Amino acid sequence: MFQINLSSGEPIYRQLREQVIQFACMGVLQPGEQLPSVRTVARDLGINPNTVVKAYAQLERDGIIYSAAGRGSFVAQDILSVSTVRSDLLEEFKKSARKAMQIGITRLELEEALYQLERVRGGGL
Amino acid sequence: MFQINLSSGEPIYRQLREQVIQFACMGVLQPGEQLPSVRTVARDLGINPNTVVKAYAQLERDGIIYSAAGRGSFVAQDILSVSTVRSDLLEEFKKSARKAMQIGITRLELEEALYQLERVRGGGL
Amino acid sequence: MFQINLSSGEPIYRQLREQVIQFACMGVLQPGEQLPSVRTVARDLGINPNTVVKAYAQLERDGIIYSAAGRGSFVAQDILSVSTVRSDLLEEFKKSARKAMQIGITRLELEEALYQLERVRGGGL
Amino acid sequence: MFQINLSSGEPIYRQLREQVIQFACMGVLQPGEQLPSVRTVARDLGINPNTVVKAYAQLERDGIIYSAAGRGSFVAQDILSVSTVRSDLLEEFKKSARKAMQIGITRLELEEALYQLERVRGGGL
DNA sequence: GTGGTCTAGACCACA
DNA sequence: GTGGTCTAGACCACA
Repeated sequence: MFQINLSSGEPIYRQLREQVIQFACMGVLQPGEQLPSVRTVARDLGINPNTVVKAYAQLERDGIIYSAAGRGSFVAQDILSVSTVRSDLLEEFKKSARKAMQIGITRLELEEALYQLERVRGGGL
Repeated sequence: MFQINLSSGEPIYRQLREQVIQFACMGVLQPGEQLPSVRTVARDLGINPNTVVKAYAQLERDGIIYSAAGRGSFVAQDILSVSTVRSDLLEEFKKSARKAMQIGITRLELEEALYQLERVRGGGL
Repeated sequence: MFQINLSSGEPIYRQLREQVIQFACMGVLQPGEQLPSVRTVARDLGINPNTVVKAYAQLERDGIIYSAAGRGSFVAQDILSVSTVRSDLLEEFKKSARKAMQIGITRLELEEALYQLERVRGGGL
Repeated sequence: MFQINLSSGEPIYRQLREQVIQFACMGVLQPGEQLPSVRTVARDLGINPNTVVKAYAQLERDGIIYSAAGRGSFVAQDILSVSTVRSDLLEEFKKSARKAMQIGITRLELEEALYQLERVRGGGL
C-alpha cells in the first residue's frame, strides 16, 4: 500500500506519515477505515517496526488517526477539519513562494508553474 | 549582516548559506563583492567559525562564491546564471504546491495566497 | 579497506573521497552497496570521525553516494553516469597535458608515457 | 606581462611561479634575461609584493632563476636541463593519467584528448 | 547501532 | 589578517 524511497534523504517515518495523510485526504483511506497493522507495513516495506510505530504515534498525536489497544489504528472522522494538515501545507507553500520571490522570481512565473502542475495532475492521475 | 534563528531546527550553516544566496540574488551583495570574513561572521552571530566555514565551503562548491586563503571570500560574477539557485527554488515551490494540491487545496486557493504574499512584499519591504 | 597517506599533503578527506570514487568505478564497491560506517572508517584509519563525515558529505552532494542517519551510507545506482566523475578526471588530465606541452614536452613523449602506464597496469594489477 | 586568476583557487604565488617557468621554457623569457622587479609585478597585478617575493624565492631555490642583490632576478641559463621542471610535469601527467585509467577511461580516449589538444595549440597559439 | 550538527581550539598555507 | 584542515568530544534524530 505505501511506498518509501530509501535514497531520498527524507526520514522513513515522515514519508510514511505523509502518505497516510495524503491517502486519507484523497479518500483512498476513508474516515474510520482501519490502517494496515504496524507489523504488516514493516514487513511489506522491509523496514523496522519501530519506524512505523513512530509514524503512527505522530499521526495519532496530530489527531489524524486514532488507535485502540488490541484493535488497531483507524483514520479519524474529520481529517480535513484537522487544523494542522491543511494549514501546515499552506504555510509550507507560502514559505517556498516567499523564498522564490525574494530572489526575483515573479508571481506570474509561479502561477504558470501552478497551472502546469494542475494540467499534469488532471491528465495523469 | 546575517541573522540566524537558533531554535528553528534549520541548521545554522544552512540558514547562513540561504541568506548569502538571497542577498546575492537581491543585489544586497554585488557580484565580486567581498563577504564578511569567517571570523567576523562567527563573532557577530556568536557561533563557531567552523560553522561559517561549512556554509562558505558549500557556497563555493555551488559556484555562488569563491574563497581564497589570505584574501577572503567573494560573491561570484554570475550568480543568477548559476543554474542551481533558481531552479532549486522553483523545484521546492512546485513540490510544496503538489503536496497541497494532493490533499485537495485548489489552485485558486494557492493563487490567492501568492497574491497576498505579493501585496505584503510590495508594501512591507 | 581504505588507505591514507598522512604525509602527502593531500587532505585526508579528499584522499578518502577519491578512493570511494575509484572503488565504485572499478566495481570493488557495487551500486547500492553499503559503505563502512563513519565510525568504522575513522577507527580503522586512526582519524577523527568528522573527517570521514566530511568526505561522505561531499560524496553525497556529488550524487556518488547517499546517506541516511540510522541506516548508513550507500553507493549510488548510477555512478558512472554521474557527470562529474568522468569529466572531472578528463579535465584534470587535459590540464596536466597542456602544461607539459607548453614547456615543450611533445605529444609523442606523452603517448609513450601512457603506453608504459598501461603496460604496468596490465601486468601489475 | 603576467596574468593571474583571482577566482581560480590556485594560490597567486604558484600561478606566478608557473608562468615564469612557462615563459622561460617557451623562450618568451630568454636564458639570462632579467625578470620584471618584484615591485613592478606587484603593482601591475595589484597584488602584495610579498607574494611575488615568495614566487621568485621558490624559483631561485629550484634553480630556475637567480637573483643578485641590488641588480635583480634573471632567468637561469639551463632551464630545460633543470631536472625538476620537466620531470615534475611528467609525473603530474602520469598521475592524472593513472587516475583516469583506474576508473575505466581507456588509453585510446586519452590519446584522442592529446591529439585534440595539439590541434588546438597548433592552430590557436 | 547509523549519520548530522556544533563547539572549542590547534595548526597550517597564503597575502 | 585570510580561509582550510583536523582533532576531541558533545548532543541530536533516526532505525
